[in-house]
Amino acid sequence: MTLQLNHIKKDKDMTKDYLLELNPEQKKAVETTKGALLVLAGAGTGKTRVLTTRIVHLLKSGEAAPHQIMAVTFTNKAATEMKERVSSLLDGVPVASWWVGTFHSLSARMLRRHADRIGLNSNFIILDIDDQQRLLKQIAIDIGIDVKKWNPKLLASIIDGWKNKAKRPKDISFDDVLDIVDGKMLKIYEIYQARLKSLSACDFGDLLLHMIEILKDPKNKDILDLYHDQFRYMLVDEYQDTNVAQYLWLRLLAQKYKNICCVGDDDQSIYGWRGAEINNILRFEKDFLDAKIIRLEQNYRSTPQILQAANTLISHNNNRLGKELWSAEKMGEKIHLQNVWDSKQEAIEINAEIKKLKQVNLNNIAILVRAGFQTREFEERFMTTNLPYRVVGGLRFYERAEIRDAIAYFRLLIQPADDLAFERIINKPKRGIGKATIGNLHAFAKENNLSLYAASLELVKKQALRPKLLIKLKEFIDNFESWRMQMSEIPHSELAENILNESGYIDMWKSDKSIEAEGKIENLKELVGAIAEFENLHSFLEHIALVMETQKNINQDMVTIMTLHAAKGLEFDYVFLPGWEEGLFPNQKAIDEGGIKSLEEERRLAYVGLTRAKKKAYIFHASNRQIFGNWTDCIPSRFISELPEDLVEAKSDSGFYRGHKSCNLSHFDNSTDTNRAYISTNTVNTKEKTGNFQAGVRVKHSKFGTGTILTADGDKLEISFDTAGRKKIISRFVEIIS
DNA sequence: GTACTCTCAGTTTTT
DNA sequence: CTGAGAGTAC
Repeated sequence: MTLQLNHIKKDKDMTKDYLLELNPEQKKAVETTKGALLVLAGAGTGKTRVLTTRIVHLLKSGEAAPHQIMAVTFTNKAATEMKERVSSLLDGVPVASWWVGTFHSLSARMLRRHADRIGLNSNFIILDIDDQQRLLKQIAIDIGIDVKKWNPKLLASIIDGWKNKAKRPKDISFDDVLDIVDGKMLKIYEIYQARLKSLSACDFGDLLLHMIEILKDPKNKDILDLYHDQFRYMLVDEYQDTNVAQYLWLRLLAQKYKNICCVGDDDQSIYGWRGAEINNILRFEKDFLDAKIIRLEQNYRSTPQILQAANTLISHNNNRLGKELWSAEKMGEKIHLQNVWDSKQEAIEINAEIKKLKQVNLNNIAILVRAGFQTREFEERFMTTNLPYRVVGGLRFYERAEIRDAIAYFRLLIQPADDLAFERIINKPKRGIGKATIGNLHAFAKENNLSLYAASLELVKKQALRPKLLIKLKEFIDNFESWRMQMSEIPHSELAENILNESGYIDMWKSDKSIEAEGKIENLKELVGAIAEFENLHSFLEHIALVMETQKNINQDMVTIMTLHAAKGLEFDYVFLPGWEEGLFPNQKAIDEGGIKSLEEERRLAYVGLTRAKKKAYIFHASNRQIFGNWTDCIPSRFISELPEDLVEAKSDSGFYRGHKSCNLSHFDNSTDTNRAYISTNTVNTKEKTGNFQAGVRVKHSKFGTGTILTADGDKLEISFDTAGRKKIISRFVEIIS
């Protein structure tokens, strides 16, 4: 194969990406090291591009053909980008057959080939969280578990946790199940796995676990040999976020040639809750004995200000391998820190700051939030001001109810044994088949060891139902039989359209007069359009199970709103970080569950957020936030006080925000027409308690009040608060002015 | 079996 | 505050 390096795009950035980020020695190591290589590299040092460099070298030198390289990325999007980048650097590489993808998508691809070795139908469906939880709920109810106390979500997370650790039911020890779910958790797990098998289904964890099981079994040595022989080089991105199951999977496949190159940054490990094992990095040297380790500490992304702020922040973590990033980039602006009244104002202020960045392409601006619900406020604001935006993650296209319903129709068509799909759509649109009938169907199916679909077929044939019901059920079955006939005859997108029309599903939404109905019909049209881009319904369903994202409006200039987790690996010129408040970020629930370990993970998340910014980072914290409809006071995040003060430019609405000091309004009395507010200093975020002092302030009796008070120490305090008709004590964040 | 009302729990983060 | 699930009346 002759592949030429001079096919590098002339694009300046691309050249930079490829050449500048490694010094010659490192570049040589990355390109030519045989055996295990671990690249420990900080944010913005070009980790992902290390992988690209290596792949390009392997292909260019002819050391490996495309299909002999496996590259594992963290997201499917990253996989697509990697393919695009490599093929733009090298002409004539057939991208389609590449083994580039996430652990799950790669493993699914293998499992389809070898499912028969563990008695699994190779057409297995991949369950989404929704299916998984519904199934678990059924099981829990069946064996008499109080689903209110042990909700399916919790059950699912326990099973996921086990699967992340590569524990199958037989690997669960007594200690693991002590005290959880009335001691019945293991039983649930066992039944769950059995049900999955009878449904010809896998959940996400199974995609890896089944493959591990196959590869480990000496009976299947031929398969292991096959892949050992095929994958001469393996590369893994975001290695710090691999869990035990992924690690075992990787080790099984890499153990022969040990040509494995992992790239990661312990400071960016943010998936501990999903079983990510930082120990995988430490273990690496033990498992691959002469592993070479490269450290990359020069950051090519951010200004020195951003980088130093991030360095200082992360230095508060005790548990880290330790490194200090440096940058040769030119000096930029300080971190912008701003306090706002509430989340509504936060959106208004951020909108205003974005408007100020007139000459900046909106694609270079991002808002990174800690939790999904924070996006709502921004969406509402941007909608009214006509600022184009996209929300990444959040309510995903394929997770919408109408899309899931439609997909259930397709699933049932392809896999009649898919009871979960059957149950989802049997009465959508309404066919007069309710709880009672479904209960009967279940009983009949169980008795005769049939799927719900097969049971219906049988009952219709025997005419063993009430006349009205019989007609409806027959119609349902007949529809499916006729669609199945059409499968080989008409294009699949046309078939999909027929299904939605003939089933009455589209009509159901057309006759719905709610505001959302129109949008749902639009979504369904979009779905049919998306199907057309796939070879067949099978590959479409595989895509949605694993990818879950549609990439629309990708060419339009828009501000990106997403979670910090979703921002991993990305970069933007201007990054807005709202909601830096105790409880939200660091997240209280995380700390409650995981203590100091989780707090450090939250801090890494903050580090990830800051280091996404190339030119400027903006941090916001609100004084008040509505949680479940209740107003709650918010104290600035401790992470704010962990930033170096000289690199932060603080701004408040009043323009008097000084340093990081804050006070709380501890009493508020509006029983008379002039209000009296009592202030106590509680400088939580500077850790220096200056003692309580109280002082009164007179403010106008209005919904929102501001005022200035003179404290006993001679400090002037400016306060603002809302009365909202409340007489009780409210405490509010106030700013110090000197 | 359906349509309506009422109660109550839920907001981390995702392949 | 919202959405799911239970409870109630037809």
